[in-house]
Amino acid sequence: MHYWLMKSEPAEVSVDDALAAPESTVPWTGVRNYQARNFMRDQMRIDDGVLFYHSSCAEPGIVGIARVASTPYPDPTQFDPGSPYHDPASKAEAPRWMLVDVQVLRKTRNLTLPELRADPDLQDLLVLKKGNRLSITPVEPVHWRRILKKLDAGS
DNA sequence: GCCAACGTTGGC
DNA sequence: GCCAACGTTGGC
Repeated sequence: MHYWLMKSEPAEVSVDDALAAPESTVPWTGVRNYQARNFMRDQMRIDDGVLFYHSSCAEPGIVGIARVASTPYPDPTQFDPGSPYHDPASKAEAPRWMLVDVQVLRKTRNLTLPELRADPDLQDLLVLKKGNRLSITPVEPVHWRRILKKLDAGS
């Protein structure tokens, strides 16, 4: 069992968009970074915990609790010439980009980035590290528990 | 819109 | 394999 933080731009796929999808489940399309891909391809398991994070928006923060809902499979957008995520170098017989489905279990209040930064117990949370740009980062169990506790206490 | 940080590309 | 140039991320 692993835990993850996954960034999404709400202008693309917000937590509300995900909740409105069938089964509250969305394919995590568009990841074009090898490290992030490797997490999905090699390390994620069904039922892993996911913190749904809004980035590149007015109030970045954790906005929902989700789970990994599929095994890895090829990101269909890499083969779609009409998609901004189209990768002409990726071949169907050897797909370069893999993804998993993510199912939102519940929306939370927005546990904002400043609030996360202000918590001494979360200093080592990877998403808070300077210069971090990875869209998917592993979350330590102790951080996961701390964050869930804050969400339960503070809403 | 700015810019720091970082990943990728490509010439050599 | 080095590294400068370039592109992207993402907070502010």
